[in-house]
Amino acid sequence: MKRVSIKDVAKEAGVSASTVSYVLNSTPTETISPETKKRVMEAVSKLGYVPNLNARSLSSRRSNLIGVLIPQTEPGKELMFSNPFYGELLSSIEYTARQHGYHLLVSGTKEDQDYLSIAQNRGVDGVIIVGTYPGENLNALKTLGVPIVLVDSYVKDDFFHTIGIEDKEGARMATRYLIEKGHRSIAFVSGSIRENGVNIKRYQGYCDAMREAGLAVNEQAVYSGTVDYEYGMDAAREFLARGRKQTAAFVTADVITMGLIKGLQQNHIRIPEDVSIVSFDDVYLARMAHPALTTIHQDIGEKGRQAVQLVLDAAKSNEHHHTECILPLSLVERESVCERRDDS
Amino acid sequence: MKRVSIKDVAKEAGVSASTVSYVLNSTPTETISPETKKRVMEAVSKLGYVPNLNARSLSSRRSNLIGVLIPQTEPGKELMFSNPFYGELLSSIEYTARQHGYHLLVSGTKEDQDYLSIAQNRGVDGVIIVGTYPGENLNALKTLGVPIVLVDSYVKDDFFHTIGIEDKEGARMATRYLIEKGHRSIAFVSGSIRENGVNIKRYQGYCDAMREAGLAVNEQAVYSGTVDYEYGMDAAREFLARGRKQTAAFVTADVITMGLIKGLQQNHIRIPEDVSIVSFDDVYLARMAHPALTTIHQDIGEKGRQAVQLVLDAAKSNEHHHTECILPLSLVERESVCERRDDS
DNA sequence: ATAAAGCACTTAAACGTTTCAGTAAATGCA
DNA sequence: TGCATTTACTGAAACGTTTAAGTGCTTTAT
Repeated sequence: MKRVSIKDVAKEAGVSASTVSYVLNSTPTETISPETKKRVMEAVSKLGYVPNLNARSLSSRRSNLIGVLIPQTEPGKELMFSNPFYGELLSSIEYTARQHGYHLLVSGTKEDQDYLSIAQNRGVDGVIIVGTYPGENLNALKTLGVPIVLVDSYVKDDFFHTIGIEDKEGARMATRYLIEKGHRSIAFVSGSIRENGVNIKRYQGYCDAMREAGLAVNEQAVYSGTVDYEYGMDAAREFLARGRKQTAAFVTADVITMGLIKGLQQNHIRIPEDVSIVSFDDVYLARMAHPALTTIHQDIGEKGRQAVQLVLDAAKSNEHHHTECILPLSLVERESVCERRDDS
Repeated sequence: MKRVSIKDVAKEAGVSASTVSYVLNSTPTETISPETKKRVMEAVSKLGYVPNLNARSLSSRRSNLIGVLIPQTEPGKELMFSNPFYGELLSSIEYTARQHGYHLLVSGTKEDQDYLSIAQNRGVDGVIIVGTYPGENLNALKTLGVPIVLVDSYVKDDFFHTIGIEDKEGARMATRYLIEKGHRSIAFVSGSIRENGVNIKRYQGYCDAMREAGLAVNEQAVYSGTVDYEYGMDAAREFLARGRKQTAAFVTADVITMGLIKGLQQNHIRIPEDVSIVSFDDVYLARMAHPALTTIHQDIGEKGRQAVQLVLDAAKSNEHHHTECILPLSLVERESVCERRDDS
């Protein structure tokens, strides 16, 4: 049951442990003869040797590990996989990392301990932080000495690399689309509008589009809560309570939209005939909705790929040049929007 | 930028490194005076010391790391987060592991390399494997010397711990419910029926219920494909192609059901009036569907919690007693089933 | 009074790698 | 031919911990 170590391989191949190491890592500065290389490789496969990555990390101070911090529903609670967006993103991150020979350490964002224990302790080579992150902790992260990529965050700090989308423009696009369909009174429904978060930008885009069309932004048309199905239901109730004033809504997340639609339908409000909706994200859910969601499409897979790429590039080149990556958006038309009818 | 190590703490507190280690790990066999303990703790917080977990793992041969293997859509492809079930399960596993001070190493199931690189290399303390796993590789896993928990797998091997649900009984319950509602011709729609997988059991449960009611199991009523939305749509097409023979269906996964419903509705088949459906899993999606799904509810959170508990318990006690945990199911009635009408 | 036991530590080896510095032999160049 | 360089390795320190085995000192038991 004893683990086979590099020394066992060395003995088997009749060379020193360092030679084995050089062969396995194909260190460019070191020259090894083809025959030795072959003997070592044979010994490796004969003994079924697999290097101990902990020892490697300890010695070489790189771990081939990327820390991924995912938002939680609440501090100390579960990860936010109730929003499929995060699952899809993680899937892409994992896939890309795996292709580069990296493993993923996954944890929640919202705990003081976590960034500490995950990044500092394990010696990750880089960190990908999804969504907003408590401000004070961000500064602590700087001392880690590893590259950090912020996904969907508007923190202005050249220390971090960022990857995001054109949130403001996307929201503007969505709202303008509704306006073009003849809607004049348009609700804005979003998750919590927090500092450096995407929803501020999306709200700005919404306001811009309204203003450009000469329409007033009514405070009563703005709904904000948590990013989940339940809040969508709540928003529907609130919509009723506030007197059902709008004929359309721009919602900043597909999950919320799902709840909103359900809540409205339960009250015999038809989508899109009575209320048209443009959503945001285009998670795979969007297609399943009834009606299927007209929504701002973002390439979640690409986001994950770029995030990994950014973190790995930064880990390689040790000079610190801040990079910023913004992915484009598009509107996909499905079934949740129709022309405003004159009698509404 | 130099990392502060245990030696720095030792120097600061005026003790040896081992004393610091004993204090930090509060090793039960070792006695440390309260004053020393205090001095050490002060030095730790003064210097901001955080132990290097790689070094710890190397020395103590435990890593506080759990490997989690999630199915992929295809070998070499992304993780199966298109089925929200896995996201919800991972969320629960991560949360529980975190509470126990463990981190998660997440990777895909379907690659030869992966179990190797993830488990063997990093020295994880245990592995949680979700879903079925290629048989040959399972045997390789045994040599790792760490506990392995199989989630939702019917591999008969006392080496592994298992956690699952009453798949057969759940399927029987679902089918019987449809029979009680007056349906005589009931389709069975599932993901791929593979060896040791859950779908075999669910198929058996379906057959049992039919037989008990004196109904024949018609081969033409059985649909099997992949576990995703797209297959649901395909199944709807196939249902039409086969002549629309059944008035009800038992579907073994909510995601498939979502696609099936969509596909049927596109062909103006009403749910539940024309076709009643009982689904399986009760992911949060189920509530969002239109109509909301009547489905076999399983406690995904509990499944994750138990999986972690099992793996940690096994890691602690080194005697190897195989444990098996089966969680109960229940049927939750929502909107996708109605009494069979006489004219159908 | 003396051996045994307990207390509060310290020493040093070990975990499995990487990598710098070194070495002996082979080759290149004048 | 002689010296410098290259080639192909090896030795040993280092990475930061844990932990078995020891070391004095103090207390308890006989």
